[in-house]
Amino acid sequence: MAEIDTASFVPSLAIDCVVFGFHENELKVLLLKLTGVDVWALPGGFVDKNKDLEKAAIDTLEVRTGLTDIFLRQFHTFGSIARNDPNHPKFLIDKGLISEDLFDWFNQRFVTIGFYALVEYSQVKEPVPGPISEACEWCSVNDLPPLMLDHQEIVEKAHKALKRELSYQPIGLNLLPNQFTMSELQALYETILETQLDRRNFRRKILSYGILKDTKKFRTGVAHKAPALYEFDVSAYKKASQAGLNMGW
Amino acid sequence: MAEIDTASFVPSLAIDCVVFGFHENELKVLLLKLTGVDVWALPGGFVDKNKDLEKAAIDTLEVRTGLTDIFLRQFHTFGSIARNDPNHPKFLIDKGLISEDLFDWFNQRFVTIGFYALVEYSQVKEPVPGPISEACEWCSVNDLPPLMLDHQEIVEKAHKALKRELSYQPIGLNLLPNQFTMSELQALYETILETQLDRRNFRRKILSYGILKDTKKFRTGVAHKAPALYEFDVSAYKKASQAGLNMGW
DNA sequence: TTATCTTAGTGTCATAATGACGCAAAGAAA
DNA sequence: TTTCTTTGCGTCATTATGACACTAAGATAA
Repeated sequence: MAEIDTASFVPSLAIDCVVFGFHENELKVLLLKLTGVDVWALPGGFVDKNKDLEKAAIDTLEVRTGLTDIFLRQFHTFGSIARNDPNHPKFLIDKGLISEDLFDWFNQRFVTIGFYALVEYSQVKEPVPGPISEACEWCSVNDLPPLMLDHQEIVEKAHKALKRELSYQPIGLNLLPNQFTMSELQALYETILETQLDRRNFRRKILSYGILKDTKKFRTGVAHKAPALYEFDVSAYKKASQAGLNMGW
Repeated sequence: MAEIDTASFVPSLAIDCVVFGFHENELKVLLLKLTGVDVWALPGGFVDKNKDLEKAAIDTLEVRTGLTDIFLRQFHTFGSIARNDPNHPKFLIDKGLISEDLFDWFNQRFVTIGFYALVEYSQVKEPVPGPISEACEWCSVNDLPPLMLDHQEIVEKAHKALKRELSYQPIGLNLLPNQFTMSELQALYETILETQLDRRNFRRKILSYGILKDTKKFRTGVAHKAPALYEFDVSAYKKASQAGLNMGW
């Protein structure tokens, strides 16, 4: 059962992180399974009184994934009064997840600041559960388990934000391994955008951005023709990120 | 001096609104001048315990502008610990803006949720100051007076968000009067984007979106050739807003 | 009254970007 | 050796974009 020192936290405020990973052509999010019940939650937490919001999110992510230096972006703050289910604190206590004297703390109205993070799936060796959870796993965004409170909505909004981001920013540096094939990059785009793209046109367009470096190496040991391996030209990538890609005006 | 019932507010939490208007080819924001000092602030406030964040922003705007039904968008939440100037509450008390017993409330760490609003300048007849301000005025974003705390940064971030919005959404419905000329619409775009656009190419592109209706009327009594008056085709405009305009993929 | 000046409206043209799709080469599997 | 699938390269028609010329309308100046 979780014992936390609520006095050190900013009241009413929480953060939630939607951690995206990409594996087997699926967009995944990291979720925590609450101990003893089939309810899942986003990694997140309260905000220490003398900690920046960003830092609170970064620290949460480090604990769960072991990763530092993660791509992180604040995308929305969720503050509807409806999101505070009055039965929630009772539920947590009944299930033995928190002690009874935390009732008041959990019974507050919380406003949560949503961040999304992009991480390289394979880099996260063993996601670690928290004090009130028994598992931390990757789940496909298209097949989410039952989520706590409004966490489903938070995931959806994060995905939407990511989609939008994609249309004027290069994406991939934080989601793919160092070297990758053109097909893998395309699959990432298709997965995030939930649409199909023409293979040849995709190649042409992405190459035109000048953010890819041909490594002159090939992926071996795979079926069919060995595809070329690319990596991102980090400085060009960052420059393109700054400038924005498809600005309309 | 402001007397407020802090017990009814969510602690640690505030909202700030960047209200954009467009007048004389300038992008303006609505600011409040604190009584007795040359320090200005964004309209904003605390969040009532049983009020949605959006509603808090809407209510703030109604009080200041008299307008209901305003275009409003949450764009960022500001929560750095650095934004809390420990001298600020003392400053407010010294200047006689708030009573001494509010020191503790104002001395909290505040996280503020930033909204920007788009309003039609001429619709705001007489902006009304609040309890701690003696004036409420439109100021050009390019020539802002000294602002309280990090409000300058908030305005800048809002402008940036608006700029970005412009590149994949139609804008104007909420900023221009019902009928307007092509030049006025272009001036709005140029002002927000801080760039010059070719007159003829702008016309072609904006017309291609199919969101404008030719009213068959002309602006009279102006120098030179009488320009045609347009209005937005609201349903087409909303459809375009939904769909997004210049998605890259 | 006529010439001049400025803004509005329309059109042109070269170039770039996009969408649709053909074809051959490289491997792995049959 | 043949078949099958994926990769890499290219074509072509259409559309979008940037640069800019020309004419019309109306106010002002000569």
